Parts: sequence; structure tokens; C-alpha cells
Amino acid sequence: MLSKKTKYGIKALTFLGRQEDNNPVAIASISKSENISLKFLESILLTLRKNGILASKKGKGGGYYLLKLPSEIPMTDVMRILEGPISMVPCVSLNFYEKCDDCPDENACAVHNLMMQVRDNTLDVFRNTSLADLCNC
Amino acid sequence: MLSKKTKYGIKALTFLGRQEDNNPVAIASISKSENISLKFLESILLTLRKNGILASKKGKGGGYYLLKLPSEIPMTDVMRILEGPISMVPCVSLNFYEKCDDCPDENACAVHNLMMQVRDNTLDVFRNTSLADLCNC
DNA sequence: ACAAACCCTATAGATTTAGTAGATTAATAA
DNA sequence: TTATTAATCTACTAAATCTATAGGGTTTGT
Repeated sequence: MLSKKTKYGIKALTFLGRQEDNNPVAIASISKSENISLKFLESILLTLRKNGILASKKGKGGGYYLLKLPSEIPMTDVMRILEGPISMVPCVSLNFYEKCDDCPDENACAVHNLMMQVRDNTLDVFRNTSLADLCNC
Repeated sequence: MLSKKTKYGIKALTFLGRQEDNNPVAIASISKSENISLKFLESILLTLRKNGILASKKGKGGGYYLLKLPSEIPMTDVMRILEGPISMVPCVSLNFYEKCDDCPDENACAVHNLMMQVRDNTLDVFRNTSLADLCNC
């Protein structure tokens, strides 16, 4: 299941991507528009900023804005930052690999081989989708 | 992330599917072979039985066995029983649909549309894979 | 009698989803 | 220059839910 953190994060990014200019938008403004708990959204935007997706401006007239063009933000990046690994098991993860302790041989593991396929398909979707694609729908 | 419940369940099913005959196999036997906590496995096999995948026999020589041929058990069924919905958000789920309370219009929701694609791809994998496929690897 | 599944309860730990309180920074008005 | 206000930032807390077991007793078939 997708966490609300990720869901809200994507919605916030889409909201920012749909702005005409790229001026800072206050958290409260996004929070109201997208029905997201303000303080929760605050922490989500913070992690997006720390990971190079967003930038922020403090003080009056401040807020968050995109660091790149929506077309230059692939959903793989967003998903990995917010949700973590894209694969359903660590033993097939590209960026978060971890060996299973209960599994003597990965290549003989039914779960491993099945989840490889799922990962490949899911990865294809995220790789071929940028934030810009989400903004136009 | 795939829960251990699902992972163990698939491993147990694969183990059963690889048996030459379809005689009952004791939980303890599966537990040892696949390195799965006995009591946890117990509850997993129980839900698989209640959902028509497995049958059981009590007493001496008893255990669990498959109700159908491995080739007749699609992974969609297994996943839905053990893991629940295949989609990452309830609002794109076929079998576990639920409306989002924060979302006024599903068709305009970026998350919704993205997750539809992911669901379709994942579903394809599970639909085209039966337990028999997992047993041969 | 024994061996096996069955069933019920509890629980420690992790994760998720926030809420609360206050500090810091920057623009603006007096 | 100073005060005010609007905003982000930081840290702590907390409720709720989920996960992965563990324990113990019951029932049923051989």
C-alpha cells in the first residue's frame, strides 16, 4: 500500500507543477487546496527539499517551489525518496538491496523470481512518467 | 513491501507444489525446509485453507495439501488472499475498491492515474503466472 | 495414546500519521 | 531602525495500526 506520505507528496508536487510561474507557494496554500494536514505536509515537503526536488524560501512571501522543470523530474526519483524501494522485496531491489536471511539460494527462490518481474514492470511505469505527465491530467 | 506472511505463504505453496504426490505434508516439515516460524506458518496455512487454496487432514499422517493442480492456481488469487489488494491505492483497486476522502475527482487525480498504470502492469504479471511457474525455478 | 491440525489470546516492536510547541528567518510597515 | 507578521524549520510526543511471532489449550483422526 502506498503511504499517505507518498500520496500527499505527489499531490503537492503536482500542485506546484501546475502553477503558471515558479514562485514560492506557502505550505498552507497547498494544504488547503489538496486537503492535506498542514504539519504532515510540512515534513513531507522538507524531505523533498532535502532530496533536491524542491527549494524553499523563508519569511513573508516565502514557500516552496520546484528546483527543476516538471518534465525533468522522473517519478522513480519521487517514489524512492518518499516511499523507499520500488521493489516489493529487498532481495530484488536495485537501490536498497538486502539479502534474505531465510533464503539459501536467491536464484532458486520462487518469490525472488516473481518479484523481479513485478519490479521490472513497475519500474518501467515510473521511468516513463515524469511529474509533467502527472500535471496534465 | 511484501509482508513476510505473503512471502512465507508463497514459499510454502511452492514447496507443496513441488511434492511428487499430493499427500498431506505436516506444517513442521514445511517450517523446517523453508525456515519459517512454525506458529506463524500455521496461521498462514489456515487462511490459505479457508480461502480454498489448501485442504488439510488432521491426525497422524495429516498435514496440508493443494486443492488444485499448481497450474490451476493463478498468483492473483494467492496475492489477494495473503497480501490483500494488488493496487497500491484503494481507489484503483478492482476487488477492494474504496473512495479517497481527500479527493474530489478521481479522474483528475495524478496519483490515481499513475497507480492505474502500475496496477495494470502488476496484474499482468500475476495473471500470467501460476503456482506451477513458480515451482519450476 | 498419539500426532496432527485447529483456535484463541497476547505482545513486543515497528511504522504510519499525525499533533504540539517553539525557534528561526525574512519581508514589510511604522 | 524597530516592530510586526508571515513563513519555514526543528524537535518532541502520541495514538493507531500492522507485523511477526509465542503460548497454550482443543479437537479430530489413526
